[in-house]
Amino acid sequence: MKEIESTRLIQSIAPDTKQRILDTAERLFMERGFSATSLREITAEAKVNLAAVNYHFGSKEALTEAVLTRRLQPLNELRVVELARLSADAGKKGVPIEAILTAFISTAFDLDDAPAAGGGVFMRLLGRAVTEPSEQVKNILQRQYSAMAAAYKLALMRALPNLPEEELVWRMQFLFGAISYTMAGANVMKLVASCELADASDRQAVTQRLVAFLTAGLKAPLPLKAASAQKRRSRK
Amino acid sequence: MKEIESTRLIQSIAPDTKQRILDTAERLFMERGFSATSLREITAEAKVNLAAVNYHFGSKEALTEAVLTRRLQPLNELRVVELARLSADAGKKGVPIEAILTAFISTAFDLDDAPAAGGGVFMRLLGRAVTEPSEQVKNILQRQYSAMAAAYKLALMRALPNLPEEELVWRMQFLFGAISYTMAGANVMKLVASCELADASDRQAVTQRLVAFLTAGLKAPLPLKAASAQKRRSRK
DNA sequence: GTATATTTCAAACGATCGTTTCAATTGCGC
DNA sequence: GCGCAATTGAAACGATCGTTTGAAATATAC
Repeated sequence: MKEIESTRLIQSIAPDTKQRILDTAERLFMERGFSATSLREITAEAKVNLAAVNYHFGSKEALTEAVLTRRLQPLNELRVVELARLSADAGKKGVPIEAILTAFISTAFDLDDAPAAGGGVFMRLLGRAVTEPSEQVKNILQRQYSAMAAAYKLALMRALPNLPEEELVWRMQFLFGAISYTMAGANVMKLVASCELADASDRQAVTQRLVAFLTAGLKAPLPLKAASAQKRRSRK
Repeated sequence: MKEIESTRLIQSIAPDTKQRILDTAERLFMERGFSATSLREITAEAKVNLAAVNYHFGSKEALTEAVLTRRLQPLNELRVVELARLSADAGKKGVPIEAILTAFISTAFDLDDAPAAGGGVFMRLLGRAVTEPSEQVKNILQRQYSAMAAAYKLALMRALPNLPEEELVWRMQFLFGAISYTMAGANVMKLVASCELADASDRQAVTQRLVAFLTAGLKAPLPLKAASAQKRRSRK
């Protein structure tokens, strides 16, 4: 066991085994899901020996965690930093909703644009991972999202002082859903005739569309609570 | 091969093999995902012989399709019928956005409330299936969603005459994401301190919250297109 | 250059996968 | 009741799974 950082200098010639495994696993996990991807497929495509996964990572579970945290941890840390920077700039006025959402979304797209990030693979993987049933994946995501979500919740509470906390949490749930689903590229609308979402690669345009939609949703008037007292309508 | 409908009359005593397989597979697919659930687990929990799956359905793939279409096809047909009914009632004025969204969402919750539907299992399965990487699952969902999505797109176009079609399609994408994510019960917010979304079982309240959020999103002013001409900002 | 530690490799492990086989059992028409 | 089709049952099929092993190859330290 070691961790030679000097190899980074010559990685352009032949990326080391560990990185090739991570990159290939990331792509295959995205294409086929975690449990449907075998270590034999990963090692074959990465052109490394089958045993290399267990040697470098210990198990398939540990590889899964490494793939997820490698990019998610820096991403969420950057998100918190960006939000803190916005807060400092805004001073006492608080950060506008649009700026908060733009920071959250564009950090993800920026990471995805980085050439070292495999070109748009990770965000699609992440969008799918959020609905993964596996307990292991859920635990990883909870650990990775916790602090970041709390920071954004606080910022949104300041930007929406009249919105009850419970309602805000629900709306953040909807917000995460819309963003995750979009990042996953799960285009339910893709097949609806006459529209192709052809400009899905224009991240700035997608970000603007998302921000406009979600800002309006966050600012929406409260739903009527009148029916909440009576027992919910039983369908007939 | 046959299809004896009379067995339905005595199913309360011992539901037949096919139904037990479907119900158990639905639940296990929801809990663990499609590829992570084995036929041995399904048949063991359903208390039927291992070979029964291949006898009644032909293959695991066919079982997967049967589980998905059994409830999704009636659901989406009902969604279209409800929308048509709303359209007829509304006459030339067109159906309000809130009514369109409520029809879409509450039909799903109603199906989920039906005791025969396994008590809230299917919608969680469906919410996860929409991000499933498997080509087979994607094809099934596309087939099942196509007509319904087109009908709702048409209704929303009438309700939002000033919204460009391309923008509407994007917003429907966000809308599907928020709803699917919520139905999947993937509570990213669950762990954020001091809030538990404790009333997640109150479907009417959730529906109202979703409708309020999504209606505002659909009505949002158009994002500025000014930046669309220049090349998108490269991060630094 | 030799010794030591790290990494790669081919091969095999036991377990489990979806599927098939074929005999035993059941249910229904006559 | 008998005869036949539908269904269930136990067992096994070959394939593939994640993991382990121990030797060969490579890199590092002295």
